[in-house]
Amino acid sequence: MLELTKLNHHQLEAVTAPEGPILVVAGAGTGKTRVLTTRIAYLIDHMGYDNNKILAITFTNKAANEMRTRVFNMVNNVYVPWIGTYHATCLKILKEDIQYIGRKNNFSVIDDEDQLSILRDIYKRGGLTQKDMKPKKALEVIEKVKMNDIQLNAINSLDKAKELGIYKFDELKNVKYVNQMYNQRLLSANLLDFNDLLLLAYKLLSEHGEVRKKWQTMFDYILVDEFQDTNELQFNILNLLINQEKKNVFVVGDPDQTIYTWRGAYPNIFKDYLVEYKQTKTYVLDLNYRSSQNILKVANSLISHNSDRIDKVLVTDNGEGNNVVFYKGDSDYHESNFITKQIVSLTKNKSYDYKDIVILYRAKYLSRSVEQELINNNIPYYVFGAVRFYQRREIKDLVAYLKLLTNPTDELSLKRVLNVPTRGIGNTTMDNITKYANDNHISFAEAFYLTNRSDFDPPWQKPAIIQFIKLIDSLISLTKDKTIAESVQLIIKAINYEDHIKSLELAEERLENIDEFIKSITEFETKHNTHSVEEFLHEISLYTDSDDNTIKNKDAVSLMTIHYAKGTEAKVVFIIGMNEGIFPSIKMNRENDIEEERRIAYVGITRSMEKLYLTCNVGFSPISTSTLTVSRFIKDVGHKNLREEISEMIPISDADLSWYSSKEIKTFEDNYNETVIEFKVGDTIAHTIFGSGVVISINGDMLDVAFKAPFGVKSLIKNHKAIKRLKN
DNA sequence: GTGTTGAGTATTTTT
DNA sequence: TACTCAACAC
Repeated sequence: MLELTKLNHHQLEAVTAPEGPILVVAGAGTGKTRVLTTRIAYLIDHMGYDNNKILAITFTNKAANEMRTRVFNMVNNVYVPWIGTYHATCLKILKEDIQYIGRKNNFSVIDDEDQLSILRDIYKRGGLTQKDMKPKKALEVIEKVKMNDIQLNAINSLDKAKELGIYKFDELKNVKYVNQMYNQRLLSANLLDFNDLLLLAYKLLSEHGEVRKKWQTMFDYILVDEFQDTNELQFNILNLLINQEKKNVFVVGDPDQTIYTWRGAYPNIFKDYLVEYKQTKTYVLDLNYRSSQNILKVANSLISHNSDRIDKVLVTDNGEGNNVVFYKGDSDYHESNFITKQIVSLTKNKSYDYKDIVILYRAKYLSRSVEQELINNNIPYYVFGAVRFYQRREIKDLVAYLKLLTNPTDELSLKRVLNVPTRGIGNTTMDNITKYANDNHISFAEAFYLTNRSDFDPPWQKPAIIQFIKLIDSLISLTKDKTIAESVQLIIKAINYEDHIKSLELAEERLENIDEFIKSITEFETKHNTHSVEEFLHEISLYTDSDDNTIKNKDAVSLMTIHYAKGTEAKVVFIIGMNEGIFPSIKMNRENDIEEERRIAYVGITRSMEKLYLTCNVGFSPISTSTLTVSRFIKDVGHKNLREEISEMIPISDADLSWYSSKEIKTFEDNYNETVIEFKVGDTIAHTIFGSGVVISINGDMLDVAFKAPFGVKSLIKNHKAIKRLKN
């Protein structure tokens, strides 16, 4: 029997709401996920809904899996197949019906790395280099153009191009070319990027009434989590999937947690929803179960500085709890050192495990200085979203081989592996084939498989290619009746992949990853009871989280961006880099971006259950090459809500020093410091090349400094930028 | 054709 | 630091 007694009054009302459109506005930590999963269970158990006809949209694949497991455990092992992100849902729909819009359903989905390698290829063919425009920036423009349906070719003035971040006519011309080539390439190779999944699903459902009807009858009930981060296109797709007679839709969200406006989300979507579904019943959850009063005070105080919001204050029955700590260090080294010290003391008498601790930051690059300190102190940690599992080189190689076996004309995969491991098919050979393909108006893959023709020039390049084609042929027949896992093992053997890996850096880790990959394939095959490579490839094309199982059991500190942390909670939370220019980011361009930055901070703060640390440092920033200042968000929070910790004098070991020095000093603009630092004998200094040293004598503007072997004593100019005095 | 080296540069957020 | 790319040696 479904347990409803654990729910509070408001939660229960939402869970047992009648049919028809529902909106649940749920603040952070108010049991949003519990309400959503219990609602699904309730639909099946009490309202007689078919578990196969319920669609639940989540924001990440990770959240989807969690929800599925929770429902499975709640109502006697019932499996709900349609739980997934907008992208995953659209993918499944397109796989079934894409032929209605004139495309074949053997498409594959490409990730951002694939996109970039296509762009690099286009650059090469078009004679462009990254000096013309960084491929990454070009990709940004391409995505923006695609998502906003901008007619790039119609843009002829720099005034209009400005909105795309383009300020030169050359750039505009180049990006037009690259954009056209990119989309042409995707179409001819039958590839879809992430945006295509949404756009084509929308096209399919909006243009074909019979298909729309089919899916509307397919889903009796639709639920959406994290509704505040739904964008207009996704909302339109949702509306096309909702059966407009019954309007059985249940959305849950918190406008204060909208942190994806850069991807088209908009806080006003709640208003749009209420207009679209006028009979909507609204439920509000504001009793927070997660955090202590002190943490909520900080969160409420911060978010109250946003003007563009509906007033809402989180309350809790939890105790006052610990003070929220604010720490200001003299450098990023001090900041990281403070954090590791806290972690050491928090975990010393087992009051907390490493896995209770999360370190959050605004941007990925900020993790580095903390990582260094965690390593120095032997604290186990895991960085989420750093290099995603399926984007690892070794995994992508093997996946490319798999793809090639199912579809030998897959140009992207072919190009990726034709010289991995190296087999003498280098750039010159590839250029030859490309030229032949262009001259004869055939694809690269077609030209490649035509190598045995008599006019192939130069002939000495032939054997390597022919051997490779034979390899692929033999692998195709060899893997014919094998499972996917067996096929991958056969591939590894046939190409001697292990030897190749051993010649690379991080060989051990890569071999472990390969083991993990094979394990996950076996899991997939058992779970879905299939050996279809194509199904497997579709499954992993969207699965960007690194394998949860490998991390879950490890006792380690977690590091992640706040965006990534959405939907998670932890007993102890550190938010680092609370500096102007970092958080809020210097990259804000529109006026109300500051409100979004504040919401991001709000999301970070509300992840914490028991202890919260906000840290920053006022050293040099690699971005602004000037001294950092404290984030305005600290002022928003109010110093009365914080306990301030003072920067300590830290004895610096040699290991720390070499890292600290090389990192800090490079940021000076000139070779010499403007102000001459007054040294005295005995000061410890850091030098970019020589490492740590001690001042042994001073002669005018020169210093004699004793460095460790092999450098010995050196005479240096006092204000040279390579020198920095350290606290001692 | 392959592999190494040194110079130059970079940093929002993700499905 | 870490990554990319052009230039050069083999």
